[in-house]
Amino acid sequence: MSRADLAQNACTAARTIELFGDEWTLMILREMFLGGRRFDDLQRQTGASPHILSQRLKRLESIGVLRRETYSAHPPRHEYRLTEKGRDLWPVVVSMKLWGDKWLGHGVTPVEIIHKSCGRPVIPRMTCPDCSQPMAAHDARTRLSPEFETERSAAGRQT
Amino acid sequence: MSRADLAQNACTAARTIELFGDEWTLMILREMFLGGRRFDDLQRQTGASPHILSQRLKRLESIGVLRRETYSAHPPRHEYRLTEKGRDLWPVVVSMKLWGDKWLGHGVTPVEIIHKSCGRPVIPRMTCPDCSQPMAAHDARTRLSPEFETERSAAGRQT
DNA sequence: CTACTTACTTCATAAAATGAAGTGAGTAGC
DNA sequence: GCTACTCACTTCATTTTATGAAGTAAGTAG
Repeated sequence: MSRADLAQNACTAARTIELFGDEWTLMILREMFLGGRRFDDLQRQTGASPHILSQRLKRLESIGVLRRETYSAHPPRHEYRLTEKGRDLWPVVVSMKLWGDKWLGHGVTPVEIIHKSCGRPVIPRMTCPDCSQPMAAHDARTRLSPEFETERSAAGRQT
Repeated sequence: MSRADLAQNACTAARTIELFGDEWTLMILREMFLGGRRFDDLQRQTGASPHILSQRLKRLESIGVLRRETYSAHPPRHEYRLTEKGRDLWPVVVSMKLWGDKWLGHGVTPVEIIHKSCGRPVIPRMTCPDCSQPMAAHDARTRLSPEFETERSAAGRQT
């Protein structure tokens, strides 16, 4: 199976992983949530080579998570901005940051998330929209749709 | 900059991306949250080649997010299980799934998340622990630690 | 004793990333 | 009007990594 085949997968998680599941794409998203806008900035802060950065930005643009905008015609200057579709990836990047803070951080938090309406640094958490309780892996079970069940039990079969 | 250099980055998000920011690692985690335990299952459901799967599992074991356990000595059979460190990655995978449901799903949800205590299918969301309001990108701003600021402004400079 | 299962490893080939260098449009200073 | 510099990339040779097919080893089932 190649990367592209994940796109055929019924699982929306798999299809999302196919789109954003690579080091540089995730680093670009992280940087954009920190406010990075210009090619140069993104290159310096992510450490990606210009070649890779260029490729990834084109890809992200084609997916529709960011827009390339010209903010100066003379000299020709561009900036990349997240669309709503892109800003919706915030929980993905934040979840990775929070995991890193907890398990790799040695007690140091390089980036604090300030809730604008509170004004305080907070650690956002996943909660149940019904009962408002925090949710973790052990609080949840999954139910697969019949079609997805079928796809999964067929997986790997040759006939 | 190579992948390994991200480990030196002060940003915990970057370091987490270095560990889990690849297609197959994320697919393995997704599959394990769906209940996948055995090599064979993981191979079929993720579509990874045995070579890659073997590599990634060793890596994930060395990071400590999963354990390889022998559940039968005769015949020799193993299963892989997430540790607490691994289960803590749940929000990462769930966030990707939710983004996929919203932006790629065409209204179909292949996997429902059931909150055990509610018994109902729910869409978990990121909330502020202080004011219990849902949080998205536009509700938050970031504050960088002085050390991290310094690292960032030094980035890309040659001297 | 043959076929089959699980859990991998090995290997030749193909694809992708890296690092360095180069390009082109334009500005800034002298 | 020449040199240096910035931004936003592209090109290219080399290295790294992934892919797909095949093979291995330990054991069970008939």
